[in-house]
Amino acid sequence: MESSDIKKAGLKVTLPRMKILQILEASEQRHMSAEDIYKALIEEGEEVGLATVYRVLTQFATAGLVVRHYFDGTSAVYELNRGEHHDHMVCLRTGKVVEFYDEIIEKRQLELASEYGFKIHDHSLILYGEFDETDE
Amino acid sequence: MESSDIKKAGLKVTLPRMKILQILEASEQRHMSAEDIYKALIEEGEEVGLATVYRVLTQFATAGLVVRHYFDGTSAVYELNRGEHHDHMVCLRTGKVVEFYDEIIEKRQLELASEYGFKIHDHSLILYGEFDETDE
DNA sequence: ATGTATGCAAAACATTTGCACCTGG
DNA sequence: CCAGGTGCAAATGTTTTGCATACAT
Repeated sequence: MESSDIKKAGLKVTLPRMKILQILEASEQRHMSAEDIYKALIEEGEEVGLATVYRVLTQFATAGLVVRHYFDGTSAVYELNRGEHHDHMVCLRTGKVVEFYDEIIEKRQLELASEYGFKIHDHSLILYGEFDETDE
Repeated sequence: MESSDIKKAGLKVTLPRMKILQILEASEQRHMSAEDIYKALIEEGEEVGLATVYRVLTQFATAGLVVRHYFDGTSAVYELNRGEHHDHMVCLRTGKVVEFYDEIIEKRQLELASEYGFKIHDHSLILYGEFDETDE
């Protein structure tokens, strides 16, 4: 359990916060919107406000417990920060998201930043397209 | 003049559309939000509705005349499609945006997609950070 | 003429905030 | 006990839409 993580972030270990972490851990879709998480909470019979979900996710993101992504312009999605950075392929047909990591791209980004006199805090690489229709 | 481009996109050549293209050409900040463009139009004394700006930008994006980016979660920005694809470095301090292109990264993306059985339609690479404070 | 475009106001979303009440340490 | 957290409703900011009017071809 990582109520310890919540504490480490300087936040009180409350029910909504623990539940939200649990949902992010348990969900097979690793990338969820605030609304997705809210619905999951409601389905579990939890009495949490949507505003709380947003507040908690923002706090978690600031604390580094979760990572926020903007795959499309309409809403943010959140995933648990499992420590290993990665980028994403997003299927425009099914919405499926696959994570990948590439050393060459990572290194090249640093080289480019250095060339431009730029210090990278963070980056976002998203490939939009579609997976072979061998499955769904 | 590229009223021809508007026509090629199957759109009527109207004043708002031409004005919006002009602004995107003329502006020294190559990346503008719908609101930015709307304000620029008003300053020029044009009578254009904000809704029209949104509609036209969406049509232009669909037609490939402009490219839409989501640098932050709060609003989309648009830039003229000048034909050469590039990615972006965004300064978190000043908002400055610098474009770059790297053959190695581009190629590597294709290789990775191929490995994953993924066909790339489009991609977005954004580096967030800050430029050296030698200037502003 | 006539199908498209436009402007305006209203609607639709995603997200944030104010405030009175609740709760964890 | 009491600072911090929560729920609710209202506010905010961005983008979309319905509709009556205006315009390009």
